[in-house]
Amino acid sequence: MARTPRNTLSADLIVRTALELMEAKGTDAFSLRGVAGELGVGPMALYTYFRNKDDLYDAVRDHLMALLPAVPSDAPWPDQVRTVCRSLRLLMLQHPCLAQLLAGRPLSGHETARVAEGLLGVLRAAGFDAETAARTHTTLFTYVLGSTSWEIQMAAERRDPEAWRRLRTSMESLSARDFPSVVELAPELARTTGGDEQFDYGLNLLLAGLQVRTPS
Amino acid sequence: MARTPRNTLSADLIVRTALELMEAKGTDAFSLRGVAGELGVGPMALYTYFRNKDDLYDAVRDHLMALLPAVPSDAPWPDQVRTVCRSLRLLMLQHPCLAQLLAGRPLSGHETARVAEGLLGVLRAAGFDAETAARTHTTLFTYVLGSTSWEIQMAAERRDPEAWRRLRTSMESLSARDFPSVVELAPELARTTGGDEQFDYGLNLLLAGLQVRTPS
DNA sequence: ACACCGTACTATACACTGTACGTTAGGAGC
DNA sequence: GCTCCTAACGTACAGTGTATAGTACGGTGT
Repeated sequence: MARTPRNTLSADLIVRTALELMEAKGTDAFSLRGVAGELGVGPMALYTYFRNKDDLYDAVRDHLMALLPAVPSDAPWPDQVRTVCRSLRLLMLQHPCLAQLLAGRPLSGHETARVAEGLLGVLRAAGFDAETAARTHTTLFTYVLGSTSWEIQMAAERRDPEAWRRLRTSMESLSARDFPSVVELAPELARTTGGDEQFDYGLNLLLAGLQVRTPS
Repeated sequence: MARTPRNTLSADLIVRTALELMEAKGTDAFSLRGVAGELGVGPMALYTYFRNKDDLYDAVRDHLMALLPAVPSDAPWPDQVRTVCRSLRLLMLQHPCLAQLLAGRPLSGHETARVAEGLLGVLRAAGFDAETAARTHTTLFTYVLGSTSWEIQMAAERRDPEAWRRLRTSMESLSARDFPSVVELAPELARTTGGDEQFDYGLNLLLAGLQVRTPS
């Protein structure tokens, strides 16, 4: 029987091809059978390296997290925070599947911890007490996650002409009497959704609020 | 042939039983065949009322959005904003499936527009220009979405003893040398994740940053 | 009263999914 | 050369969403 030679697989190889498939065909179209086929291997071969699909998801997430650069050490802390948040957003934009990988699963894995360490270290060094540092970390993280996921979602919607058309007509069917602000600001909302400016706007709000309570 | 009498179904009835199933068995375990079975009807019967599964998702989302209370009109605008954000979070906590329904699909539907209208109206009335109002709306919305989704996700994780145990041991396996801040703040992070206080902390940061640039 | 037609629902089928189970063959160590 | 371990196999199952075609019922026009 034409059996593939042994030890051609490895956890890392599986993770890399899984990532390729997710980015090529979209996170939803990803399947274990797909990556197994790509590797010229039966679906069950993957279970030697991963306990189940979620386990593979976690591995891919950690693989992507490893790409995040380290925090620059020679800058005022607000700039450091900005850099961390921006690079996480950038990574999510470059790998849209990361949004779903981060949203649907808890955080675990060394690379994920490394990212948390960077941000927490900056906040502690800035002089925030334990509780404030923890709360700020969670706030910043969820802001980046939420706003970037939304941005990716909207961008995907815009690329699908059918969905985009339906969204437009749904918007235009709104009565200007019942929804004056939405109708008035619809162009503005469409124009400002996504993009560096929108992201930085919210990030700056958070940082401005944070600097008010800066420990001396 | 024992055929169910006609017109026993309706879009609204389907939406309500779909919602029931989502909340009873979890959003992931939800299936068209499940709700069809619950209604004593073949799976394809649903396609008379909804074009596909996503269409049904949208309808459920709008159904839930209708439960949001109106914005109180007699309060300073920061309090109004706080109220809107808090009630959206509360609704998401009461109906955990809403998080996934909001994250994965674009916004459309009258009830969803109503919510946007409330927040945008408050911001316009407070004197913000069009661009700032639009940007602020997006920022607040994505913050609420991101932080509450995260909260729900973590709460679900905590209820699954197996996943929770693995998360703990994964945390404890981190070297205090490589991840000093994470290790030090782990209890603080676990303690402060979720809850009204954490949500309000981030919301207050945003509002504080916003009030700095309040138009006199 | 009766034929008709649109529509609400059914039946069947297809191409998938993740994964449990039992089997087999390749390489390492004796 | 033999044994053992395990990586990869094949098969099977219980699901999924939905395309397609068929069927019976309710309301309408004559």
